[in-house]
Amino acid sequence: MTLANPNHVFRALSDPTRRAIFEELTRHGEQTVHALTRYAGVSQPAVSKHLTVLKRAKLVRHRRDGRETHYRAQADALAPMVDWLDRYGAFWRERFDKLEGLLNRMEP
Amino acid sequence: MTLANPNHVFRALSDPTRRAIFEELTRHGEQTVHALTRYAGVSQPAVSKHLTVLKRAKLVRHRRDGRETHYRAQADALAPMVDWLDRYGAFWRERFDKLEGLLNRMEP
DNA sequence: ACAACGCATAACCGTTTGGTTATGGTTTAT
DNA sequence: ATAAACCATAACCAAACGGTTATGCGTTGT
Repeated sequence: MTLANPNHVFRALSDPTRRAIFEELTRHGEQTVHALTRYAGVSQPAVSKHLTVLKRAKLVRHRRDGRETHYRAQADALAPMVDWLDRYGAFWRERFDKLEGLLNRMEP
Repeated sequence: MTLANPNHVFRALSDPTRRAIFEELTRHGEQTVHALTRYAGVSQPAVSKHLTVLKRAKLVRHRRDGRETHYRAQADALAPMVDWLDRYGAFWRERFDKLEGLLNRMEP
């Protein structure tokens, strides 16, 4: 899996509508643009553009099926953000390091 | 500690210059606006404005000392972002839950 | 065949953003 | 006392953003 530009990931998730779309896809799985439009509360073209931004960040993948396009969340594309938090979120890093140490000792 | 609006946190960290400032403060501790300006590669007013945005997200705190203002990173303000990742980063949550389970069993 | 649907793209628009230079207020140094 | 330093704010600007309506192309239903 090719890592997306961290910039794209942070940028994509800075918009609440885009986060809502990603959250919806995470909670309820693959959905069409039509379904997402009903959910998002903005026009269909707006949703399409948001999906383009999420695509650039590799946060969603799509699958064409006839006239429909199904989108699904690609959670592991969050890796750059997790990495960043791991490096710069001190309290978090501490907590995580402790846990990771444990895991490594138990699953070598 | 009052939690900042998640929107403000995501928004603040969506800009690479702002992330760089926050990273610098995390790595090398408290610094004046002057020092940050030399580091950031943009004008001093630009840095001041970035610091205002970071302040709004509670990601930095400041301390006046004569004519200088010292800023420092406030890493626990990243909590809303960590929470979000915990909820919507599936692979991550899974990994973390496993680790947390271990920790709880070992440190009750 | 043809009407309707699903989606992406184009064209457009007001607002926000990230940058600049200019200015002014407070504090320090000479 | 005066000059210089530090910082925030104001004023300004081009570009990016998030939204809209209009359009067009492929697909499906009748």
